[in-house]
Amino acid sequence: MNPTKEKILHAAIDLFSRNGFTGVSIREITKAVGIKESSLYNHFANKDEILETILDLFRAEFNNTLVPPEILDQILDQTDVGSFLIRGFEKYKEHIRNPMIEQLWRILQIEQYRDPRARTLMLDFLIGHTMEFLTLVFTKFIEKGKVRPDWDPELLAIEYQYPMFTMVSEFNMLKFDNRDTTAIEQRMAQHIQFFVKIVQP
Amino acid sequence: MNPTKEKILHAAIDLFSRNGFTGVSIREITKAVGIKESSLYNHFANKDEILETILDLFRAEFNNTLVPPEILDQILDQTDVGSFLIRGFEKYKEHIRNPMIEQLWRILQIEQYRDPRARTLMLDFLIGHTMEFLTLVFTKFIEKGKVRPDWDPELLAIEYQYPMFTMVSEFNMLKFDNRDTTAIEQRMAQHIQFFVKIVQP
DNA sequence: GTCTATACGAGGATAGAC
DNA sequence: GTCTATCCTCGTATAGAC
Repeated sequence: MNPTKEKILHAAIDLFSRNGFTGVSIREITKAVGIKESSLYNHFANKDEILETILDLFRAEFNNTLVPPEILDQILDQTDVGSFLIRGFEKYKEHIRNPMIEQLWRILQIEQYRDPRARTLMLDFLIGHTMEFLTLVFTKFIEKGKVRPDWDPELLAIEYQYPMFTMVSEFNMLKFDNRDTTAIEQRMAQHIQFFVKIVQP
Repeated sequence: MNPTKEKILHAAIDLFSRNGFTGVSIREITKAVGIKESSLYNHFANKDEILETILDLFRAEFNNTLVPPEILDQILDQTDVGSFLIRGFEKYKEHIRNPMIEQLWRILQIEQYRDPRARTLMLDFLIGHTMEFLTLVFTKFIEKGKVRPDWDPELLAIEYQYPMFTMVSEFNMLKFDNRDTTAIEQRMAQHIQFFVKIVQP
C-alpha cells in the first residue's frame, strides 16, 4: 500500500477509535497526516471507504490469530486444558499489545449500532467464529478424556469466553484512561484457573 | 418536566442510540419533535446538556433497580442461590423490556470512548456497583451455608455476572436488527443453571 | 415558549493548475 | 499525487418579533 494511503489509514484509525466515525472530519484526518483535504481523495473515494478499509483490516487481523484446523488435533494431543487456555491467553495478550489492534477493537465497539457492517463483524464473525472454534476445542478435549463430559461443549465455550469478552472490554476502557489494569489482568488469570478446576476430569 | 422538554429528550435518546451523539444534529432532533431549532434552546442550553441529562437519567434508572441493603439479609434467608439469581434475572428482563432503557444502554456503549462521563458511568458506576452488590450477596450466601466456601466471593461475582454482560450486549445487537433472540436467552438460562450447580454445597 | 431570520464556521467533496 | 481555490450543504447557536 502507498505510504500516504497508509498514513491516512492509521491517522483515521487513531481518530475514529477515540471520537467515532461521525465525530471525525476529513479535515482532522488530513491535518494529522499533513496533507490537504483534496489529496485524500486520490487515495480514498470518500470517507466511508476509509471505514470500509478499516473493517477489512480488522477481518484480516482476526483471521491471522486463528489456529488452522488441520493442526488443532495435534496441539490438543500435546497439551491439557489449562496449558492450552493459558497459551491462548498469552497469544491474545501479544495480539492486543499492538496499539493498532486495540484501536480497531474500539472502533468496532463504537460503530456497532450505527454501522451494520461493524455489527455483523462483531456478532457473526468475531463472536461467532470464536465460539465455533472453542466449541470444537472442548468437543475434542472431551473425546480425548481431558475434560469432564458433564457439560455441553458449547456451554463450556460460553463459560470460558464470555467473561473474557467483558474483561477485555473493561481492560480497554481502563487502558484508555491510563488507569491501573493489574487487577483486571489478575482476574483474567483467576478466571482461567477457576474454569480449569471445574472442567478437569 | 415540561412536556416539550420531555419530547426532545426522548427524540434525542432514540436518535443518539442509533447514530451516536456526534452522528445526530439538532436539526434532526427538532424535526423529530416537530419544533424549530431555536425552540430547543428554551429547554437545553446546548447539545451537550441533552447528553448530560440522558446520562443522569441512566444513573437514576440504574439506582432504581438496586436492592436496598437493609432488606438484603431478609431476602437471602428466604431463598437459595438458584431462586435468587433467577428472580434477579427476571427483574432484569422486565427492566430491559422498557425500550428506553435499551436505548440508554446503547448510548452508553457508543459513547464509552468519546465521552469520559459515559466511561466512568459504565466502569465505576455500573460494573463497579453490580460487582460490589454481588460480592456482598455471595459473601452472605457463604456465611449462611448456602454456597460452597471453596471460592472467593468476588470471583463468584465475576463468574456469574461477566458472561451476563456479554450476553446482554449480544442480545441488544440481535434485537437491534430484529433477529431471533431465543438462542441467546436460552444460553442465559443455561448459564444460571451451570453456575448454580457449581456453587451449590 | 415558539416562531422567522440569520450568522458563520465546519462538513464532505470537486475542478483544475502544477 | 499534491496543491489552491471553491462549492454548497449542514451544523450549532443567537436575536428579536409574536
